[in-house]
Amino acid sequence: MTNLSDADDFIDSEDSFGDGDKGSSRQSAQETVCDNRHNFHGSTEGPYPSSQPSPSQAQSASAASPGTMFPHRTLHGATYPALAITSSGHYMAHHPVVTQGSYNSLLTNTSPQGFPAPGYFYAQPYGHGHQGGAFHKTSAMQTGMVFGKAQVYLCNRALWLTFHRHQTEMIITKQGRRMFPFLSFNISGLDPTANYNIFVDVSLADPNHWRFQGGQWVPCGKAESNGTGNKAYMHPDSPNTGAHWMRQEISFGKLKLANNKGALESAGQMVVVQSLHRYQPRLNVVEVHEDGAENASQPRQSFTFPETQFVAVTAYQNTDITQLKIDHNPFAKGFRDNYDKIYTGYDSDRLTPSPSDSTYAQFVPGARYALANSFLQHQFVSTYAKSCFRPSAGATSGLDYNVPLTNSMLSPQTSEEDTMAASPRWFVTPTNNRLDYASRTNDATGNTATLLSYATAGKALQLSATDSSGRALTYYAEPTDFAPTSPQYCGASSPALSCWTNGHAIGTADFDEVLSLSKESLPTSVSEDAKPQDISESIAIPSLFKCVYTRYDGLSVLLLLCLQMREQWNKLKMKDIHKRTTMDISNLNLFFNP
DNA sequence: CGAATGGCACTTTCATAAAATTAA
DNA sequence: TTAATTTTATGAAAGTGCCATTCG
Repeated sequence: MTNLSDADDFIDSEDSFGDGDKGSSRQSAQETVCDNRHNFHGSTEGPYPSSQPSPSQAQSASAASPGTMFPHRTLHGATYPALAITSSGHYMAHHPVVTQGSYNSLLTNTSPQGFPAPGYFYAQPYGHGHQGGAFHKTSAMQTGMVFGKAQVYLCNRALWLTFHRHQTEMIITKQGRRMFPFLSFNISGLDPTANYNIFVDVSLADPNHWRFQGGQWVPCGKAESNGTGNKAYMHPDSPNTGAHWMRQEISFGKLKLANNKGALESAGQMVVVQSLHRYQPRLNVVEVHEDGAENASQPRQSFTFPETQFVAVTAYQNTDITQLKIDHNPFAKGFRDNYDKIYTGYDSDRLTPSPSDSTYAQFVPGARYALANSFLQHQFVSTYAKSCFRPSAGATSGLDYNVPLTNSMLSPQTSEEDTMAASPRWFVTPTNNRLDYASRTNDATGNTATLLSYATAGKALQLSATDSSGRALTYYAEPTDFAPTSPQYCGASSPALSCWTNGHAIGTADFDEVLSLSKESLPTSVSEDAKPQDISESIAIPSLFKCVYTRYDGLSVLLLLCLQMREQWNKLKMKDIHKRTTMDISNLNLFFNP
């Protein structure tokens, strides 16, 4: 019988990946495991101060017994890994360390150079110090820009943690079954112009075969070490530029897990695993040449999030996991016994504040407008958004909006257990979520416009302004994905910003085109009565704006919003804009020429 | 006996066509 | 009125967990 301590020893093996090719001439790759740092800048204090028992400790004391596989027991006896919390409210894996291998070898798992086999991913101790991974020297350096090691954020970490508390299980079938939760990441720090392949591979997290017995997962013999079939899933967008990868969430929602019988014909879409074995997914970033060949001069970067570990099963073993799946997976909605209730209010008896939580984080492209409000308010508002929205002293209406941010997932000083306990507070009444902000700005020519306020209406950016003659103007802007009149187009492949006022559409802007513009190609101001063609001519890209109406001066707002968005593009990914439906326009100037 | 499988009812996703809206 | 565009409607395909049955 192997207990966790044994597993710890096993995983401590220096040969982290069982790679027999260590001495090869390949450039080193970089392996990252989330550490205890809780912010981007490398603070060493995690969310579990030493003076407080971590969730894992608490759970271990109360529930875990030798030989059990309770997820909060960490390897090395450390507290649960506190992942870096960044200003965007995500959790980040970083500081790569060396590993090796190639994607091709992963596909077949037969090459002696394939780096997951026969080792185990869980090689890096939690909270290990900064490894000072190789600083990438890319072509961008030649232009004076420097792109270091990538930083990866697990977008739906809260949901993963919820499952992880009960030891995540993933169903596997012959045809392949999607993961839920699925892996979804944001990445930064790539060279926007370089090409990358991004893929996930899965490897045994420990050397055990497991069995669910007496309400617990217990080791039951040794793992079958030599599973056949794919162990990696290449993201379908691969290869693509760093700009592409950094622009939006990288989701692996279509990754399927299959058992090793009959799944081979679907190679490429399936990851083959074995039932009752525990696995650890890992994200890999590989720079490639334009022809798709791996750039051997650049190190591979790998990122491991321990909370994404799962046990492969052919049928759910733990009823808690089953309930979580039903609560959070929209496809399982039919099995919810109190469907109406959970869609109209929070049910504190449930395991999670379903459904307006991470469920929809999992389905951002298809999130329905009707659910967008509550979904947006508590799940995706980040510290960035907070920094952008500074409620005035009297703007108490914004407090509800902020409470869940400061008391749950976004607080670096808050323990994971506190996060769970605070979940009910994620629910925010869709009405008092207005944040007011006053600002007076001046443009270069001395024209003055006053931003009376902007607010989130739960779905759209509301911009109220007066022009220099005191006329009140109110505009709304939102990503097309959340256009209320066309929910079925949620998840459109071509994101756009829609802008309207008084119920009238003003126009839309294609973000890809906005991004392709140079700052110099855009006018610094537009006339109040500018016509679309005026704008188009001035920016020389006629298709930039598809204006529905021409008689509204809101076109200028749209243009300026796009200008602002382009400026902030590297900070705010499109998905983030979707999630938050807010953005920092505090320095947005409105120019109306009377 | 425990694990694996396949059918079932229910749900979401996606593609397409039809209908509605708007500008010229 | 016409053409272009947007919105709405529809159905097929695919993704869920449940459960009875089969397999080893």
